[in-house]
Amino acid sequence: MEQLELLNDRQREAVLHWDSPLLILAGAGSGKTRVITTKIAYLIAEKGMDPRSILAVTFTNKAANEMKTRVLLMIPDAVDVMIRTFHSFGAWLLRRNSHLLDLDSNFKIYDDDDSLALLRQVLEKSRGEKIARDELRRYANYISRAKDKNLFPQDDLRSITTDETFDGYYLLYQERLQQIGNVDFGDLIMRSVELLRRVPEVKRRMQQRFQVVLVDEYQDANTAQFHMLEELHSEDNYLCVVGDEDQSIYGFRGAEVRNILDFPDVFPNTEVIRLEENYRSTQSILQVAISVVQNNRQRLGKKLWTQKDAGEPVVLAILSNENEEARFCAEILQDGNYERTAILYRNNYQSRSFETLFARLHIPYRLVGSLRFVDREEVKDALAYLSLLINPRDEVSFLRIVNKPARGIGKATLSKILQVTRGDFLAACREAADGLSSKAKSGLKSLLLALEELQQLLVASSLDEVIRQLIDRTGLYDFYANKDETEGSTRILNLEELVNASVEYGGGVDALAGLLESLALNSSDEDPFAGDGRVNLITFHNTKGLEFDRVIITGLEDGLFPHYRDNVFEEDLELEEERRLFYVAMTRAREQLYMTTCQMRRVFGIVQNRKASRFLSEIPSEIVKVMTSNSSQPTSESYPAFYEGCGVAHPEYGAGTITKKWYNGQDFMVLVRFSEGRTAKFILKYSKLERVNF
DNA sequence: GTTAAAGGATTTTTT
DNA sequence: ATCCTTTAAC
Repeated sequence: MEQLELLNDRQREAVLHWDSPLLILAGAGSGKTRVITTKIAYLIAEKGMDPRSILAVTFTNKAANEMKTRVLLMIPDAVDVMIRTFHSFGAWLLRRNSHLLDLDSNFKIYDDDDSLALLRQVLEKSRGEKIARDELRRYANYISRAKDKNLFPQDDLRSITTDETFDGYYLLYQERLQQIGNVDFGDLIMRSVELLRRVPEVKRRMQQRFQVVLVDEYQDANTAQFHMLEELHSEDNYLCVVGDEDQSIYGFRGAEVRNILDFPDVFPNTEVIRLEENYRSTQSILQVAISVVQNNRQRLGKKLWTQKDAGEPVVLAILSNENEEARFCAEILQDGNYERTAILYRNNYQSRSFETLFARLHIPYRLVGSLRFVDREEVKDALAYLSLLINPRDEVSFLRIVNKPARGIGKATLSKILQVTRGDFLAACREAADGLSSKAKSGLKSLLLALEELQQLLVASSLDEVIRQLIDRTGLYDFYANKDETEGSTRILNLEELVNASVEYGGGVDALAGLLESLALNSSDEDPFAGDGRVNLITFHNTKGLEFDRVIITGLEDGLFPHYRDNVFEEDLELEEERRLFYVAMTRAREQLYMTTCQMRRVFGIVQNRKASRFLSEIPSEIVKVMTSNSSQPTSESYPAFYEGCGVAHPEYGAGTITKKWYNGQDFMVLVRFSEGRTAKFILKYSKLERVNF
């Protein structure tokens, strides 16, 4: 197979390895995806394996899709290889065995919002009082962590929390979920493990079908996922995991670095192969990245190296505030190489200063994975109606839409309905309708009528037609169309987008279940691989598995990154995870790496003094080029550009002229007379003034 | 039961 | 600074 020729010795060894379990420790940029895809191709082409007998598991849909594409390029036959995320594999397994766990085969996957809503219902009913959101979120988080650890309500939950009321709440939640017949994210893994353990026949079938199990990004596997692999593995099949302990960044959601560290102990006769040659980054970038990550203690240790040249030096820019940070990025982007560049930040909200400036300067940008399509209010509304068509017991969906748009069904009416319900909420509505006020009654009737019509349409027509009718018949269209103009029209557009997305699914209940699953599991809709001329704005976490020619890591300030609350790390482990996150961010860069830190930043609307990130002190000063506001080329021009008599514009006050400029010993000040007549004084550095020519 | 005003909380990171 | 929830008024 000619692809083998393209590999280095280590990589080829990993591809050819067979018989015992294999752990590939693959450093950043060491060609890990190439190794996995080539291995799959090799197994099919050279070893004559049936594509159906190969299972490859990843963590993100992005990774799964890329893997699939690359395998297909090598081997067209590979369409039958099962390449999925852990969660999507779990959904597949549970759906075809749903009867064994008393689930509806068209179960809906509750996202975090839905779970929270259900938990609220359950807890408020149990305690008979309103529950504060904080408390609710804490319990929801406990439930997620318990499921990450494969712990059921009956298990010993002391490793999750010492709060003894939690056990009961978890049990109530889980029972309610079971009654409804739906699952949440955690269940996709935990209940799959349950299925494999409880029904030996299913386990045997899976072990026989999947002769090869490959796992990517194994450092991010949680305990439940580990158990899932354990159940899928047998003496007769082949298990191979790939990962990098230095890139484990999902501890907060249950990832266990120990999984990868302990792999050789858990699976006897494991062979370990290290991939240490980096093909992505320049010498300079790699050097900086290594200088930081080597301060971690939780490592197996690798010696990453590259044949590449030193390349451009890594740049650290010390800037005054977040607006200047955005300007610094804009300067770099002046060469127009937008799509080759990524701007990285720790927290989603940090994207705002970039968005504001880029919109003004007409720099096209792509915001990766922030406001997700399925999280939009109007989309969730439509999906709730759809979910109810499949499952009238879906409490969360029912409560969401019963009075949205408003139909005169308020608290009083709702409690009457809830009193007579025995699970099926639509039946309960019919039952309760007679004893209601005429307003509530007619509102309820119109809702039921619309749902009945849609149910008939669902079996008779294509999905896009159902959704089109749904938006109209339920009143969602009018509801959003009557909102203020710009907001209403984007919401309508999103609803239309949902119609478009459904076209390829055909019709019927199964198709609908398929659409809902795909929307639940493929939540990030932006494709970062699409080279469409936009600069990428993206969180550190979201860059996993991606690479860019040019990377700007922003907000390198203590508290922001490493991120912490109350100025303290509870454990060193958290700090180490942050450090790994830095390492991941840096190793995304192929040719040029910039880092920025601000001396001041607006947080909660208040300007704060900031300290540089402690990680920066781990980098030897001779391997970075430091720029400051005053000496750096990109920003030095900003101030001379503002002189007495020149025209300026302010986002709130409009156009004006500088009437006076002076230096107060610390900052440049300007006095501006606006065309509206008012006069205002600004500290130039912090003002939102822009130069304009009249 | 709906809408408007005021007050309070918010900022990790995601399948 | 902005978003969300609670409260007050229609």
